[in-house]
Amino acid sequence: MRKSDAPTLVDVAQEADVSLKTASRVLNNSKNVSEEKAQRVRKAIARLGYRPNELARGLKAQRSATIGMIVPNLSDPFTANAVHGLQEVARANGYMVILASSGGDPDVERSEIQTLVGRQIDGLVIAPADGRRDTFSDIIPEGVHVVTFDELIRNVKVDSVTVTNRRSAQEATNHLLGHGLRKIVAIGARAYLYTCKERVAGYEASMKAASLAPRVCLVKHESLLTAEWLAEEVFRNQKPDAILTLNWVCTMLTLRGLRQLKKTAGRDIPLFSFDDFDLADMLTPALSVVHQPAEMLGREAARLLFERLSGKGGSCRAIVLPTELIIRQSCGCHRDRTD
Amino acid sequence: MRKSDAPTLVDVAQEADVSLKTASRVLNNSKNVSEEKAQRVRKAIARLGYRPNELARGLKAQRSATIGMIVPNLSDPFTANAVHGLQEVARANGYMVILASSGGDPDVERSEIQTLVGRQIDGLVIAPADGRRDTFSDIIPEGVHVVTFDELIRNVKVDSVTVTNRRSAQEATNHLLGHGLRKIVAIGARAYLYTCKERVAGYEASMKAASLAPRVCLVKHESLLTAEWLAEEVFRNQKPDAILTLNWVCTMLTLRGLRQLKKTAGRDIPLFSFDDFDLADMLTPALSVVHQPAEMLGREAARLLFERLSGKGGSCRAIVLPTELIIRQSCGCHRDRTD
DNA sequence: CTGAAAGCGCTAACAA
DNA sequence: TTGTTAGCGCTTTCAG
Repeated sequence: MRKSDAPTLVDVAQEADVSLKTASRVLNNSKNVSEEKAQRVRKAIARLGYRPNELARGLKAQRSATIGMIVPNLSDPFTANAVHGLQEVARANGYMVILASSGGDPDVERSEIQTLVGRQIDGLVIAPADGRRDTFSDIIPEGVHVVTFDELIRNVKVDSVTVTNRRSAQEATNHLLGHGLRKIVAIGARAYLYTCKERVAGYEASMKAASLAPRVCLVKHESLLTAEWLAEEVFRNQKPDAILTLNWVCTMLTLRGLRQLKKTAGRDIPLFSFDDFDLADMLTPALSVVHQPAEMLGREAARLLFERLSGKGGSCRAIVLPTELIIRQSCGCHRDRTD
Repeated sequence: MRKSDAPTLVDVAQEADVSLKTASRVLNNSKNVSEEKAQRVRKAIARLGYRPNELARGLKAQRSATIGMIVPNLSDPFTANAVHGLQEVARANGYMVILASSGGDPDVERSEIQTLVGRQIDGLVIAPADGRRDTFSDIIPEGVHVVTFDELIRNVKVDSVTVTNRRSAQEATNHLLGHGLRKIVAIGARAYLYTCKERVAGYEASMKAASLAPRVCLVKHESLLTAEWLAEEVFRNQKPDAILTLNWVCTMLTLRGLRQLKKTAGRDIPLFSFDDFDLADMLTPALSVVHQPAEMLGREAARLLFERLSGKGGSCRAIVLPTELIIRQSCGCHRDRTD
């Protein structure tokens, strides 16, 4: 079928009346080919509409010119943008990217990695589903470089790209504190995630520095973050002065939940949120957020990977990108300004 | 490097003390292998941590168990969700998906397709950058099945998955008309896109049915949709009563532009928008939108593709999925309800 | 039931 | 500068 119509390099060589190797040389623009034969080959290639079979090439060269990326959830705009950035750089380097989602499940993640490895990917960018321990290094062959993305894995030495989670959380909390807010509650999910832990740590540091008792309300899984949960866990006993949400999904759900409770985020209770998103500035009041450079994160991850792929050695590198506090109104400020 | 540590099927066969072919048989659970040898092979596989090389397998079998997807812009939530849906189905079928973005540029699109084809993809799902004419069939080998996604291509017979663009636009317009709004203007971009044309057609049909003059304001490219453009093109001469935005990006930009002009969408001027997105319901007033089943679109595209891949013939099919009018407040309604 | 041998399309030693 | 000859890791006739 495909076979029938796809010319191979042998066909090209025949058509150009040269040897297979000469054709191959032209294809890879190696030196040592007379211009005349090169011409003939190029013409033959054009005439036949020949396209090299990358599978065959990869089989021989032990590489696929493909990298894998595993993310927990592609629907999260943060992730989508990061993928976009990664892909751009990959394309510029002549690589393609195979995308896989783990849904935040380490088992799925593991199985996806195995599939990817079977596809002979040359590198892997992964946002680990669980950073508490190494759940996959054992199935990654030597020679396949790994970059972790957005998360770190305990006790594992691989290149990584993250943001200043702790400091951002601290700054956001400080900002809230600066408004005279005292009973600030942090809302997040999946306590075991690196990002969650770091952000909680930053929040707690800030609270403690102000001699205040931190209050951290975490759900095991995002699906548990409902209006009922908010009413029960956050509002029941001690009414908070302000809320800090620790990631995009939690922000969404908190916003929705609050509305069900007839409260408006930012008006009835000040709110600062992790992760910026389109139209966060169009809400009323406009949401104050920690903006993460998602696309840049993706690009940096790719950059690290391609440096390794091009043979660069050295100890592993941890890139930490700065976030940006975008102060709008939901924190209690009344004019737009950017810190 | 990788080579050194990766056991091959030959190693497995040796370890199990059977022939290569027997090992291969076990790997593909073919019949005709004595249970005893099968056991030996399976043990050897486990012991060695053997993983089949899909590249080699694909080379032989003329397939890669990989499909390609080309989208204009991954950052669009509609697209991200569709990719997610596609990927899920692909995974369930043992396929992986290579993602590429065209940025809406047919040349980039073409070059990405060529790369994908070189990678021996078994199928391609594509949201064409330009549906006015066929810009790529010539480079797709027979045997690689194509499904177009969100768009149709003039005069090309391939499977497709789209939504009821025309009818949705018509219904949205009718709804606005039902509020007594008369001077409704449609705002969109890239007149040549199938989705744009269809939506415009639906809008116009609705206006004409009401004996009203349609007014369509289109920008060549989204980047041109600024507050200045709105002031000049939409508001200068004839003040519209209401706005219908024709896709997600245009909705974003119109919302922002309006604010710059000190107008609030839905309050100062009723607005109905194409494409739902997270928090559209949290805006004030909440946005009335045409909701597209993005993830389902992705899933259906995958389904069509896999039907073809599993040998199903027949003439090409055009799946058209219904959208849902989600009536919130920006259209002029004052209570949430869903049509 | 099993195995030897011939490739899939390409690249790379090694000669000529 | 060229071409011949082996494979990469796997599947698959086709004999045993």
